[in-house]
Amino acid sequence: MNRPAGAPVTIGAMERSSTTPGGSARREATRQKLYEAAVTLIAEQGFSATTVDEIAERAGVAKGTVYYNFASKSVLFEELLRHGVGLLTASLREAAERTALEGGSKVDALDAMVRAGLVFIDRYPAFTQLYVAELWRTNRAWQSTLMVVRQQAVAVVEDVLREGVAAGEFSEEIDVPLTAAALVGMVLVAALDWKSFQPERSLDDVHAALSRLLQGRVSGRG
Amino acid sequence: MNRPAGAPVTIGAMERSSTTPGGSARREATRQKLYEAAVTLIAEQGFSATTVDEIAERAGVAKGTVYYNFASKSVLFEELLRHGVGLLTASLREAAERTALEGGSKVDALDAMVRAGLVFIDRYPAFTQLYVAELWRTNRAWQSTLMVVRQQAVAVVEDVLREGVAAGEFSEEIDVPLTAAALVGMVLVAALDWKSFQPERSLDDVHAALSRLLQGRVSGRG
DNA sequence: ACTTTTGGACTGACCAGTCAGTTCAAAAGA
DNA sequence: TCTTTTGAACTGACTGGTCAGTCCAAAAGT
Repeated sequence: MNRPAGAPVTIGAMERSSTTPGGSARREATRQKLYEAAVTLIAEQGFSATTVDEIAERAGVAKGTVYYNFASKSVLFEELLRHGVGLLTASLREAAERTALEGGSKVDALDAMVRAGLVFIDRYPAFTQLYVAELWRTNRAWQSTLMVVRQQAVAVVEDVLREGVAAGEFSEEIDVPLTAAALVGMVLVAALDWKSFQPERSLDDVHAALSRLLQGRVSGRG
Repeated sequence: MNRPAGAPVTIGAMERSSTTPGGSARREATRQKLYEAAVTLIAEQGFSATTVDEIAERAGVAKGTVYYNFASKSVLFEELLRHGVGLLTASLREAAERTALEGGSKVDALDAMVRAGLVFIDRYPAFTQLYVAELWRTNRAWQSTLMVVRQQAVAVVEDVLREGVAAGEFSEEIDVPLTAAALVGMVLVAALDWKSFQPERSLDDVHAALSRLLQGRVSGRG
């Protein structure tokens, strides 16, 4: 059975993955189903504990199809990573640019990126979880893929920080890479906790709390 | 070494680590070796990808010994988690109390806890990595252990925040649980990035950068 | 016509957990 | 003092099961 027309696809929507130049529409749809199945299972159980048979079954596809579309289990996973982080960076960059066009400050840009990050995690919690679980591992096959992909995402934040320093909006003494990592961590962990332990809260609510922290409006009475 | 003659196997559970009521010194040493071997391997490869044979080999012990000391691979892992987080929470609490005794403000207490967190991660990077990788997973055997252990750690931060609000030092509008999670995330991710990508930097250096962020000294020149 | 998917049997490696047997230092006995 | 016994701790070969990856002829889709 095919997916109903127009039904949204999990990590999908990004056309023409760089890894697959000449895929037919049908093939692309199968890949999407496999991504969708794999992302949840791996987020729940981890890569090694997830079997190819499970992925195929959840995707409603034969095992042979998995190997027709991906060279191996690891390759499937790597392409999933690239795909997901591509979406995230695009979204972050877009948020920063939009703020710039509207004449906002760099703090506004950071705030917009915090929100973009929350929106992403809200939409793809399983992907985020899986990404965090793998990011700092060593000795794994997809190590280099992860490094590249991490740098892409963090670089967007670093760029905004550097621009803020250049424009005199941020102190020249801030440590750009480390501050960027800390900001990403702040959003990542707060959002994962939100999704895991207080999923009923609204995005606006969470965003407001993080904004306050970001803008140093923590000290002093209300 | 066998138990000394007549040494009482006290029923009162105040003695020894909670996980090992009546461990001999030899046994305790073996367990320690197994923890050390397991923590690195699992941090590098993940739980499922790490075999019991590997753990035994790295610990310099026969496979049977693993099962003599722990009921299963999962149980070994759970006790490892409890052990590690116990160390962390003790350290965080100690930092907060020390600051309080010295008459520091609540921001000082947070700052001291940030440093304690960094010291911990500096000393046990593998444990931290493994912890982060497992924390938000669902459907796993040690799920409940993780929840308990997470709450212990975050609660220390939450307590300081609440005290700060009560004392009028922090705004009454801050969202305590979420802000605590965000602060933990800030330190966690910054520290893991430090260890993974710039391990040559000093702890003081990293701490200074995070302090600046914590105290909102990011905006403005110099 | 050509591409993609199916289904499911098969292989070979790998691995968690078991268990009969070994080790050895301290306790008991002589 | 010397010998024997005890049993906790440890060993490692073995078992039963699992899983990634292969193969391929037939069917379905475009």
